[in-house]
Amino acid sequence: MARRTDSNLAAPDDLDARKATILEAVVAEHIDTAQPVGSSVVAASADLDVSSATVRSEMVALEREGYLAQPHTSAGRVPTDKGYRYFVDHLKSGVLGTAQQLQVRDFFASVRGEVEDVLEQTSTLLSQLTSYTSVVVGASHAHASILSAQLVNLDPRHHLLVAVFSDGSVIKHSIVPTFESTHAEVADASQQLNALLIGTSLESRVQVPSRHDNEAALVRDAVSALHAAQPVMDGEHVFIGGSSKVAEVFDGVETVRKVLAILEQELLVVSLVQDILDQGLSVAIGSEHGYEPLSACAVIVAPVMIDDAPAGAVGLLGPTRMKYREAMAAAEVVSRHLSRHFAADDDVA
Amino acid sequence: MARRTDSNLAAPDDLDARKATILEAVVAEHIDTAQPVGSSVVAASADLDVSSATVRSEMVALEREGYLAQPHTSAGRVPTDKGYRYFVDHLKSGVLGTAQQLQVRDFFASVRGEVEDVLEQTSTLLSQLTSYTSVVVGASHAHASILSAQLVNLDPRHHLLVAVFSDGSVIKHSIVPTFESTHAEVADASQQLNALLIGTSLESRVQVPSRHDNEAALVRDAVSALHAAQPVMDGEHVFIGGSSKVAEVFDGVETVRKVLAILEQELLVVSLVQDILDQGLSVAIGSEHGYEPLSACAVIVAPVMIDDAPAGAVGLLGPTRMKYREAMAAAEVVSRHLSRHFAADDDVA
DNA sequence: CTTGGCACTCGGTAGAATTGAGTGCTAACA
DNA sequence: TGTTAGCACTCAATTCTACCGAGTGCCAAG
Repeated sequence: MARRTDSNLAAPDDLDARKATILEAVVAEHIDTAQPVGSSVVAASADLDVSSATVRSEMVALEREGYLAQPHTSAGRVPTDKGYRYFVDHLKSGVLGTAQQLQVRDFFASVRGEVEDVLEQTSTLLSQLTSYTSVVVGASHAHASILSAQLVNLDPRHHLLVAVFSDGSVIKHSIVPTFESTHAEVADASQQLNALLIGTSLESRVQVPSRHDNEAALVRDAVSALHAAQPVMDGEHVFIGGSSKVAEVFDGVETVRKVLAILEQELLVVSLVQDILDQGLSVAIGSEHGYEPLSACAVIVAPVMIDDAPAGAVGLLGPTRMKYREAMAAAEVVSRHLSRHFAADDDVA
Repeated sequence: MARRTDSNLAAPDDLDARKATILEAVVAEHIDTAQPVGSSVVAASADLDVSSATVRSEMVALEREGYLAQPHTSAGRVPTDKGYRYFVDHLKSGVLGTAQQLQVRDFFASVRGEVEDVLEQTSTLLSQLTSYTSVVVGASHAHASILSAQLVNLDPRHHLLVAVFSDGSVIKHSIVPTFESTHAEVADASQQLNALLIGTSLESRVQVPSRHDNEAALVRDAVSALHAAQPVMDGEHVFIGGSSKVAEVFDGVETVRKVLAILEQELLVVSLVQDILDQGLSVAIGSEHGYEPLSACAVIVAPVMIDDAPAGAVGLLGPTRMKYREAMAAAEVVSRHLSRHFAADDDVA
């Protein structure tokens, strides 16, 4: 529903230094203990030299303003989504541990193979780095132009349309016309098709032959099959790594189930990531992304740019109390490596 | 480790009628209550007219022989893996509920698209039918012969090998030679390649040209890339449906995590299914399949045959106390439909 | 061989008591 | 006016106790 807590706009950063310190201390502490945090530990931990009583009175203010919440009267405070939001907005960006930096470097130095394989393995890497579930979304192929299109004769009644795109993607689509065709007819149609489609993209309409012979019919079938394939080209390339982490990182079977159920719907995951990017965010916390079943989650995204054009994204999904600094650093580093890896001046090693 | 409890071979079916009835009652009851079952409910439920005391004494025998176990002294009995094994071995095959039969029929009547799409959707179907996690393994493409092979010029230093197989599968592999090539050279190499590879399979070695010109080098690169792709062809086609069911159906976060971790490794899942089929089993219970992390699971498999040749399998993964009859029926029906769907005399509707 | 009877076991539940982390408030202090 | 020590209060969590009862194993009689 609501995209962003709107009071944010009205009075951004309306926290004085001490409140900020306290809030950050609470969030940090809660992130690594998973427990409500009390005034005394904050008074001790943060470098403010005040008593717990002072902290306490600040906390009631923070609670009144919606940054903190109390599970019950005699418990410590827990950050709200708004609290987390403040925390990440004021997070000085961290760096990856050297061991992990090395792991990323090694990975990208040695990774080989088709784009899909690289992306898949990247998602595994990212999830290992962070122990959160990772998402890697490939670029949309919609704008790529066709370099080659051919019709292959499987048997008299089954043909396969294979199209190769300028970005190196390949799609296939089976064509089952109502009539039989000879080898020669198919080969002929294949040639016509190739001539017709080369240089076009999936978005452009092409002029199909209107003749009534078999070849023309084949060509028409093929072209419409191809354009029907467009949604496939947009959807098919999301890779999810470490879904088992969901069971480690969330508590409550019900939450685990809900999150897994979302992850199963890959299209939905793609649009989730896209939505967050469109909002210009790099982190979506709790209900900010509007997907109710993920209200216990935070999602970190980092766009992948190839030659300054958007070309997909990497993401991490964890509980709202995730380790933002490390996770954001990991996502950024990996996305940067990925961008470089696919940049025009390609791999040398 | 041990494939099958070996006492099975020594004395198969060594249970008299009454023991069998009791064992079956215990298993059935435990399957739908998830509780240890006591002698009295067995005495009441089964159609044997004996007192609970008698049942009790039979139960100690069944426990001594390893079919049942007792969580603790004053609790009812729970089936062991061996108990479940007996149960499924003596299960008269069930039939699907009519609603579900209809669902399957409708599904296969309306499903369209490429093989991969059909398999993927089938895995979703299977998991919806049973509320267990499903696995659909596609056929190995290793024996298919090549109908077409071409080299497409992406840019002077990057080419894409695209091969189409007789079973309708397509693979691509990028070729990055150390030298630049002109459009014409690539087209030429593509022709040579096509001539060279048509009719061969991935298993057969082909004679590559030994000349030293660019075209020959391209052809050599392409051929070796193709043969390197063989493992890909074997692995890449497993579809897992309803992994979120894992969180519904197992209790204990740890179990959920372990099972999900296994499911992430798709190659492992393929060999699991293959192993079970190789043992000639249709169900593997607990430790029978030798995958320790899955010792709390039962796996049901049903082979898919296309024109009497093995062509993949469908499977279901649930807790050992799963609803075997229904799940086995679902797996069988779906595998049968799938077989028919891909049979040579193809879809008419 | 079966069965009713019986003592016994032991996990689960319910209630009461206790603990203690943490709060909010207030009065005094700088 | 902001800060703090002190204190009463709250309430989840823990511990303890008692007890219940489902279920067993055993035995002696049918």
